[in-house]
Amino acid sequence: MANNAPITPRVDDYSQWYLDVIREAQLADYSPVKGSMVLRPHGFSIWEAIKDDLDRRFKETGHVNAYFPLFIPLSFLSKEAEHVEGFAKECAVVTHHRLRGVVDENGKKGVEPDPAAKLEEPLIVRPTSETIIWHMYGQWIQSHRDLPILINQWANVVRWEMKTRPFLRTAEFLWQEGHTAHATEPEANEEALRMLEVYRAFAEETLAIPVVTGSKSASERFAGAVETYTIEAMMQNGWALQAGTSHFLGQNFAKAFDVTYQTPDGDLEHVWATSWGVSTRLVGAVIMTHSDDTGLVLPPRVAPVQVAVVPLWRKDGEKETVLPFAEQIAAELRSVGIRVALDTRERMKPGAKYYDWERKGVPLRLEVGPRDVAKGAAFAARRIGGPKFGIEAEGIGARVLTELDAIQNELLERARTFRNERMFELSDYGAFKDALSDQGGWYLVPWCDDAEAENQIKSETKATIRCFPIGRQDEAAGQNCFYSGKPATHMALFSRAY
RNA sequence: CGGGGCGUAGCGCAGCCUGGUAGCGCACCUGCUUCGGGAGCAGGGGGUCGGAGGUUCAAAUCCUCUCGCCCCGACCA
Repeated sequence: MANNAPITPRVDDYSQWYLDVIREAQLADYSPVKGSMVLRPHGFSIWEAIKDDLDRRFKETGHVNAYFPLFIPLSFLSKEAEHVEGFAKECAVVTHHRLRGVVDENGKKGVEPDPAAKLEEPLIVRPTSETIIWHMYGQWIQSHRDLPILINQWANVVRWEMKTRPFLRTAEFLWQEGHTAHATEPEANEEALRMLEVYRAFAEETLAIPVVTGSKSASERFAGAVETYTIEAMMQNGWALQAGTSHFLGQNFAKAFDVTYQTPDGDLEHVWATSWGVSTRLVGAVIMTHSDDTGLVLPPRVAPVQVAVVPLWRKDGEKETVLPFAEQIAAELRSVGIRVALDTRERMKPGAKYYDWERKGVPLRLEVGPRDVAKGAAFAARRIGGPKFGIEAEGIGARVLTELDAIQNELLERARTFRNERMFELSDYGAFKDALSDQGGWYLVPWCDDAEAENQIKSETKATIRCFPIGRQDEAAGQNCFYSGKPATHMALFSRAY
C-alpha cells in the first residue's frame, strides 16, 4: 500500500488491515530473523506505558522485581514432566559457545560451530522461567518465615513458533512473569485470582479493553499448571484473544525442584506456587480492539503522544504570533502531565499533519492558527470522532485532561457494546455451528467437560473453549451439555481465537 | 512437512506469454509557488530484475537447480 493510501479494513481481509495499521503507525518492522519483530520507538513506547502502569499495580499488591538468566540448562526443563512436554517443541537450543568461522571459502553461509567449544550440557533460551526460578527458590526457602515470595520479572522470552504474527505471536517477545511461592494451597490460589483481577482491572481501566475472566479447560491449560485463569478479549473480527494468564501451579514445581519449607510445627511441606504473565501481545490487542479505517486508535492512558498541537501559519508574520502561542499551550499541557507533540514540521500542509497524527493513533489534536490566537483558544479534534470544538487557552490543561478521560471511557464503552452485541447464549450444537459460521462471535453454552468432544468441536468449527467464565458456572446446574446432551458441569465460552 | 501464490529502487507494482540490455506510483533530494483536511510544477538521485548454472549473437523474459517470503493446514500466549 502506498504511504498515503487510506487504510480500508474488510472483514475478509482483517489480517491485512491489521498489518497495515502497524506499518502506517510505524509501530514495528519485521526483523531479518523469521518470526521476530523490531519494535520501533512508537510501538515500544506503548509497551513502556503498559509496563509502567502494570508495574505500579504489581507494587501496590506487594510484589517486587528481580531478574533471572536468559539461559536455562536443558536438564531443568525436563524436571517437570508436563512442562517439558508443553515447551520442548518450541525451544531455541544453544549447543556451542564459539564458531570456527563465519564464512566459508566461497563466502557463503559456512558457519561451523567449533567442536572444541561444545557445551557439556545444552542450554535453552527461556520460553518461560519457572524452572530457573524454582531452582533458585529451592535455595532461598527453608522456613515458613521465608514465605511468601512475591517476585516479578520483566524480560524477553523465546518460543520458536511455526506461525507468527506481529505482536500477537512472535518468536521473541517482551513480557512480565510473576512467580510466587506460598505456604498454603488457598493462599496460592488466592494469589493467582488476585493477579487475574489486577489484569482485568488493568485491561479495562488502562487499555479500555473489556475482558471476560475465567478458567481454562484442561487442554488449554498452561503446561505444568493445576489451574489456568485467563482474561479473554474480543477483537473486531469477533475472534477471541487471550490477553493475560494467571496460573495456580499447585506443588508441581516445588516437587520437581524439591522445594520444601518447615512449618511452625516442624514438619516439612512442599511450597505452593503461582505464575502469571502478560506480553507485548497486549499491544496487538489494543490495535485490534480500537483501530479503524484511518489507522491506529490509542487509549489516552497508553498513548505515547496524547495531544498533538498543530500550529498553522501562511503569511509572513503569522508564525511570529502563532508559534509562541502554540508553544505556550503545549507547555501548559505538559505542566499537568500530558504527553504532547508540537508539530512544527515545515513544508508539510496541515491536512497531511492531521492524517499523520490520526494514523498514529493520537487521541486528541489541537489546531492553533491565527484565528485561534485572536480568540485566545485552540481548536480540538478527537481521534474517535465527533465535531471539532474550541478550547480556551485559559485553563486548557484541566480541560484537556477531562477530555482525555472522556475519550478513554468512550473507547471502553464502545468496545464493550461491540463485544456484548456479539456474545450469545445457546444450548444447541446445530444452532451454534450455524450461528458461528454466519456471524462469528462468542457463545456461552452448557458443557460437560470432555477433552475428546472439545477436540471434535475444534476440528468441525475451529472454535475452542476460551474459558469457563467466572460468575457464570452456577448456571450449568440442571442444564444438559450442548454437544453430548449429558448433564452439564460447566458453562463454556466457545469462539474462534488467535 | 503437505497444498497454493510470490520474489524487479525504501514501499507497492507493471514488464515475462511473443528474448533486444528496465519502467510506473508513492517516498527521497534541489528550486519556485503553496499552506485551516493527504499540494503543484520543474529538475534530480537510487535497481548487477533473490541466487547459481544452462540455451542464445543477445536473458528480468526460455530451461534446470537452489534460496527466501506470504496464504491455507499441523503447533501455539
